[in-house]
Amino acid sequence: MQSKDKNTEQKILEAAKTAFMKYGLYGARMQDIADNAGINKALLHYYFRSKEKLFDQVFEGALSKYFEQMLVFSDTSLPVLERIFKYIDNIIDFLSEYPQMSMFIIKEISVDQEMFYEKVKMLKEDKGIHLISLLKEGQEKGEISNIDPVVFVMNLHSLCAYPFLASPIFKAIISSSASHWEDPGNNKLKASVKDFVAFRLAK
Amino acid sequence: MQSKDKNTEQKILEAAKTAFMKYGLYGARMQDIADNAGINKALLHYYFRSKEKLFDQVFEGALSKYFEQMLVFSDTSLPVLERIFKYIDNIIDFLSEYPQMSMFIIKEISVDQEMFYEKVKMLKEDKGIHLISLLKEGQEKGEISNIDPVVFVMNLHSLCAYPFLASPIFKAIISSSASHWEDPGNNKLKASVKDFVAFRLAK
DNA sequence: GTACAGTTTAACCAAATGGTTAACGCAAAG
DNA sequence: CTTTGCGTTAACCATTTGGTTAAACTGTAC
Repeated sequence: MQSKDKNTEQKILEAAKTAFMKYGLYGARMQDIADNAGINKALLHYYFRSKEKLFDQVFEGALSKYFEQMLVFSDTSLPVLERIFKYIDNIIDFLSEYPQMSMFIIKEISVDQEMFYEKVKMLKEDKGIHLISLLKEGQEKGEISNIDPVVFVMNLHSLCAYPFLASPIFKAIISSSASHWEDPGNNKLKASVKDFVAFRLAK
Repeated sequence: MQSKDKNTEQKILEAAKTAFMKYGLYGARMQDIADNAGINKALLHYYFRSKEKLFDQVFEGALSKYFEQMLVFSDTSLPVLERIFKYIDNIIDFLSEYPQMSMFIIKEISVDQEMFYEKVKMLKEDKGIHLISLLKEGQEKGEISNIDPVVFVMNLHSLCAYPFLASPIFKAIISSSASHWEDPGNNKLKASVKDFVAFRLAK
């Protein structure tokens, strides 16, 4: 029985993730989720009381995984630049596995900001990771240049995340420019981001 | 009468834009749009036959405005680098005015890619703008370095567009890092993008 | 004023939606 | 064998949804 529970709950979460990622909280349909999980609609409400509750679980899971990628920042055995390089690999591999993740998170935040503020606060206190403080620290130690940390963090995440967000656009635009685009393992992308970081943080 | 028509139609399009940008095609509600336009719901169907048709109009308008920003590329009186700098100013000013634009376009594309492919083809043939070909041209003339144009275009758009997409995230993260962020006129952002471009395209 | 066109509305409809209920199945416990 | 309790389902419900209809309104041309 226990195994059956887990299976059903997992199947629901899986189907819910797919649906919510694609259509968002309002756009996703409970019937769709039930169908894709291969179960009755009433079971959704048996396991998760309401659409909102189900959504919350999916969203929190996504956000949490996203934040997990930042654990490298706490690895004090590495110099700051190395940690950032590792983070770039992590985050790009992660987004490559869940390409709709950024979209999903951003989309839902734009609909309901309040919810997000609370959850970020929770997760950050939990994991205690701050790239910005890390940069300031590196600057004090003289390991990196004196750029504006906030602008840098923004640029860095832009370079990593946007290609996955906008991949449908790029596919269309590039194919219509008679160019083509292949980047197995996202190595070109990783290299170009690291190149940028090295350039910006060089003393 | 003519003016009244225009007014109503305009009010509807305005309200529809707001609703669709925030909730997407499926999430947006016709009643909401009617309310916000200050009219009866039936009028929506009088002016635009269906929800899809109304959405199409909004989406095409958005996409078209987006593409208009690329007209600088065709200004042969300027060297390639100058055109790109101007484009950066244009696109950032534009996104600053319509911060939900990228989100909206990307969101809907991820739901229905087919539709997008056709519309991009239409608009591009119409305006005939290709940054990638421009870069190749500049490389042949020896004006810019020999970077991979596709990677460069991706990086460039990442740096410009993502900050607006992710601004809710940044606000939350930055405020919880005891940092703060002000960038009137987006001048810091523009400067950092241009800095990146200059670095990448320098021979 | 009357006829006529385009514009606007209230009332309505069928379908879809999130959610509930009561009953059934079925394994484990007594 | 019966009871108990969780997992599951079909049938159902109230509300919301996009969409329609027929009548009312409004300004213009005759």
